[in-house]
Amino acid sequence: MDYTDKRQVGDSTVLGGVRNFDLTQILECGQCFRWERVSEGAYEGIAFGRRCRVRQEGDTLLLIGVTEEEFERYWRDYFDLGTDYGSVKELLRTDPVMRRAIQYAPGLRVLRQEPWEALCSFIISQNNNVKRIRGIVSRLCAQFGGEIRGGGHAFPTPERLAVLDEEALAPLRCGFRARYILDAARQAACGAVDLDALRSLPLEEARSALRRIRGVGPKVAECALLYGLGRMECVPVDVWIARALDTLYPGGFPPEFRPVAGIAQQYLFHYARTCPGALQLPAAVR
DNA sequence: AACCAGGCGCATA
DNA sequence: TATGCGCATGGT
Repeated sequence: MDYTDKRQVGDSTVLGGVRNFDLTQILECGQCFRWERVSEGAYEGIAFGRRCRVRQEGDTLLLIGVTEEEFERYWRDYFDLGTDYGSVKELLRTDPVMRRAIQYAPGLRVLRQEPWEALCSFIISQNNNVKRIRGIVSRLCAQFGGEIRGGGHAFPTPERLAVLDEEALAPLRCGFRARYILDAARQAACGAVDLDALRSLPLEEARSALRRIRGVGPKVAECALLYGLGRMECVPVDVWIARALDTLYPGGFPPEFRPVAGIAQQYLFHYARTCPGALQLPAAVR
């Protein structure tokens, strides 16, 4: 567990002794698309049809407008605060490359997002950039998501999207991805793909179930599993990870990474993408 | 004005 | 199994 104490103050929850946690690293590393920075170290976002304002001050984390009950029900798991990232990092740091990637962003964590939102968001992400992904997701929610308390919109349900057609999605300007979104929504809505059931399905079965959705290939399926279904052993291989594996792990990740390989992937992705020269490391450091 | 962006489907060999 | 191409859109 990565905090030592918790109390409710007014309508907010305050965590103390927070470790291995940096809001900016977590929310701006390209794993989620609905959080906005409202000031230094403070973000606002929506998940589970609820709004959350969160601010970090050192090892204190304030969840504003979140009761203790809501924290326990939703946000503790969302931020994966029950996991001790200290021991995850200890395992990964036995590797010299991973040691650097972790040192670069020691407060990074993999969020446990809602399955449908993760699947849909990463369908949108293909051959796209983060800024435009955020724009499309934002329009998707504003157009079709239910209004929530305190303003803003929930992520639209599969059922809501399943009854639409490509023309209705035109305002999103998501291009060729419109039909993919619709197929995913329809399959999720009718139960052809039971997203919640994928949490406990054997990995290969979960993968093949997701791949039956048009527009869901190996990478998007892996994203849905890692970010949406809490399968931390899953490794989405995008262009950055492919390059990083090529130069830094030509033989693939060490086998001992396996249970948390998806977390290793996240450290490496962020490092490779945002640290200049990360991929030109001389072979000597390995 | 080409090229790129957290890929994928499809055709071809 | 393995490549190569087109794909909507918007930013350099």
